[in-house]
Amino acid sequence: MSASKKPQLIEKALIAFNKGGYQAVGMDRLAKETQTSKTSIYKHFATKDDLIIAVLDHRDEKFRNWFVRRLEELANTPKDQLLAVFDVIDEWFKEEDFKSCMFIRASCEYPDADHPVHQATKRHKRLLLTHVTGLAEQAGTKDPGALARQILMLKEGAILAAHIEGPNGVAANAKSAAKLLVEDATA
Amino acid sequence: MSASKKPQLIEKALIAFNKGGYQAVGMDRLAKETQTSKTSIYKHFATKDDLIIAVLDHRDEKFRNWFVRRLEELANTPKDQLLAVFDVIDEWFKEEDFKSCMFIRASCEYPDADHPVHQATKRHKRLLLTHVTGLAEQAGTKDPGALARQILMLKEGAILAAHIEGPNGVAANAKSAAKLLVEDATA
DNA sequence: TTTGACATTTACCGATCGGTTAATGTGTCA
DNA sequence: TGACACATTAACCGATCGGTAAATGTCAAA
Repeated sequence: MSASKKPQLIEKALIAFNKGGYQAVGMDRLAKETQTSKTSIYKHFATKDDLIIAVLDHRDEKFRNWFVRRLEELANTPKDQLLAVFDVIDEWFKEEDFKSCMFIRASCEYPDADHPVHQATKRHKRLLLTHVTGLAEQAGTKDPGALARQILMLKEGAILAAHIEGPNGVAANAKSAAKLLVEDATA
Repeated sequence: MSASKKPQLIEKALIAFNKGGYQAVGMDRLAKETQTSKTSIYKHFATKDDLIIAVLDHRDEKFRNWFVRRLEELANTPKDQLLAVFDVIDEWFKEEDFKSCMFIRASCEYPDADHPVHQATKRHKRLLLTHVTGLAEQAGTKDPGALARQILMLKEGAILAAHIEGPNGVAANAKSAAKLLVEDATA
């Protein structure tokens, strides 16, 4: 495999892990589904964990790019973007292959805080928090850090609810909660 | 193993799964940590999944009993109990072996909705929702079902945050959000 | 003391785990 | 055409997976 095919490998591995889970998908199955020999995979990644981390870092970039762009497409002001968070995740929940958040699932499969896979989740969540905190600051809210964390708690609770009970009404209900929080913080 | 030791087996298996994860802990390791031979384990449970489900159902009972009792110890009115949710989970977050919620982790390791382990999570979350909805009704809130779901979304978002970033300030921040929701719903 | 029922241990099953080694293309420059 | 570098394949490694069969221990009734 040429180096130029590495991104395609990551992309296919992402789909496989999202469908089957990190531990449940073994390297043999991964080789099959990515149409790449195990030897070629191990040319690019020293261990399975390294591949998982590459997949997560790729997912982080792709997801945040999409997420922020959709926020900006749906809302003009920072305040409205804080609420648009829940319209954007509603789109996500209704995707065919939605199976919760790949980072949440990673932190559940690798629960020890010092595990490198767990830390990839930490990075992603911190970057999201930074962005939302920025929005809360621009919106002129009382305590931007606290508000951002509250909104992200609603977002992640909504992800779990949508995964376990199905997406119907989940995002809308979280949004109406967020509306109260944002209103109070801008009063 | 006599039938009377089955509860002890479940209890020890719970500890092992909580520490190591459902897939990562194999039956051999489980036999070692529970001081029970594999054959004896399979006398009581046909498959590993059956054991996991028994562990989760046991955890469901134990957790909800503790949770509801602590709510009642900390608050007298239904309205205050809705907020005490976050004081109780704060106690939980600070336990030494806190590693997120065993049901969330189960639904992440077995993400397919029709998997029997995933359904055990569904049962638990529904029973919790029933209780909290009851509190919201007794508190005379506008839309008890919606409020209960919002509070549980905050609770589960807080669980993830406490797991990934550590417990400091998480529950308190979620509580101040819940306070606004409850106030609005009782206005 | 022998027998029968049951609990427990040991050894084992084929499959798969993450990862490696050795052989086999395949294309490039001389 | 020959030789070298490199990409790719297939076969293989010991360990472990979930689960089972056969051997061993234990104890009570006859």
